Amino acid sequence: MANHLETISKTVIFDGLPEQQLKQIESIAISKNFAKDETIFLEQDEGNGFYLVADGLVKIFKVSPSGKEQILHIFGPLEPFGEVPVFSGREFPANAQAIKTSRVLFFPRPAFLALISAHPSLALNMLAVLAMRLRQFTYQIENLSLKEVPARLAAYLLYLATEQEREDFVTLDISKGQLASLLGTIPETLSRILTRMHKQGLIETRDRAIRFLDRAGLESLAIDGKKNELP
Amino acid sequence: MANHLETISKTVIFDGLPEQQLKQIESIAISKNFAKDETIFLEQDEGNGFYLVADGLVKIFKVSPSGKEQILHIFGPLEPFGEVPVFSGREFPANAQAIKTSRVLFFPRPAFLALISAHPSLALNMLAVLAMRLRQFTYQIENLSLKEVPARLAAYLLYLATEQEREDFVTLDISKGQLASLLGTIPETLSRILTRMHKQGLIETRDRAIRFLDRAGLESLAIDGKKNELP
DNA sequence: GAAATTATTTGACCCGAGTCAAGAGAACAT
DNA sequence: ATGTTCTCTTGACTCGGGTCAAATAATTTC
Repeated sequence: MANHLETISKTVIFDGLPEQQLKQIESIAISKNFAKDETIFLEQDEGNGFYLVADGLVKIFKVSPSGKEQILHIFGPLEPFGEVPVFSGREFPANAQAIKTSRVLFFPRPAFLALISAHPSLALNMLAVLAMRLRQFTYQIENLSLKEVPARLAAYLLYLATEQEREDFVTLDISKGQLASLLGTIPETLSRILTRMHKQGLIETRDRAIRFLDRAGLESLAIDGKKNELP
Repeated sequence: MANHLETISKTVIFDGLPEQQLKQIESIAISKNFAKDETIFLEQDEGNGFYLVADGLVKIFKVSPSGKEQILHIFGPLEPFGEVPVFSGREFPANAQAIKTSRVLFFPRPAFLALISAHPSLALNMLAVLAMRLRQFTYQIENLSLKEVPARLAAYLLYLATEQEREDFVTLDISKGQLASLLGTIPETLSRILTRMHKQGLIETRDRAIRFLDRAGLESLAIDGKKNELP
């Protein structure tokens, strides 16, 4: 992903635009590099533009006063982030940090808004992106509030399998500590639950590789949320 | 709020549009009435349009298999809802139900999309609405994951006070059961916490009226999230 | 306005998951 | 390879908050 134009042209936001306009978009993009663990922005920062991952991996997260972290999103290549302040004004609602060495493209707000006025289909693309985000947050709130950690983990593993187009085997792309934070728990709890799921014959793990031994079991665990049910 | 045109003209989505276009918008709106507790849509329903509350109160919520409910939003007059499927396709991500007798305006997707093409500023208004929603979900996830119920309640009460433009007195506009569901807990727990907060000298309650006896205490409770901290 | 339904509160109990502490591996640097 | 650091795992313990059950208050219905 060395070429900016190529990255831009493959991104949902800029989908369907003629080459002429893609070049125009490229001209307003600013490429920035971030080392692993480097902060991209903080939640109190004024958001005067949004970003697009060109290469690497970026997490969007909140931190409690006591230091517990909740990851909201993890974005990889071609995914935009930090759009909220572009349209609602004010600061970023959360923090962004590179979890791998990353290269991102930055689109300054004024130039991007001008582009939107010139090319209204950009607005519809962006609306689709924000709507998808809302849908995803809806699931996340449902998971946090209505499901227990094992169910959230099962749902995530099944999602990862879809993502990786595998039937019964996934490879975590993030550390278990980060996965805990994404699931709204802590590493100790995640570790214990992985052990328990192994003992229950659901999965088999070796480092970041996880094999599903009982996909149906995982699916019902993911859906049930809590193990009550049935009269 | 008897007049549709008046409702439409006051809504953020249609803000800044000339009367001519507002009338055009009114012409595509369909008014619907819902009794208290009546379902407006379910999360599996295909979303072929979005809604605007003209009068009443509507909740957007998820339900777990075991029946626990999590409210995502409560919308009153002039607030739009159900926009996600308009832009991302597919079904509604959550359920909508009237919690008071309500009148809502429905905007069919095709007609609305046509309007957007004709008036691009509509798209920017809608982007602002969705961005604000994302921001709000961010807070909700932070609250659910990183704060305990007392902190969530304190934050909500302070928010309500701002909303109602009162310094140290609020009136709940929803039942305590619904409030529990909004805060991601159950009525029993909410009840106990209200009692505890009273014993701690933070608040005084009588039915749906709540007086703040120690606003500073509420504020630090709302921010701290958990009562750890301090070296 | 009395019965009936619904909302709220309180008590006893339990369990999921967090905290604290310690070890075991794995990765990295020198 | 060897110490250093970071990640992951395991144990013992605690606690927030959910479940179940029952009493009380508030609202609605006829």
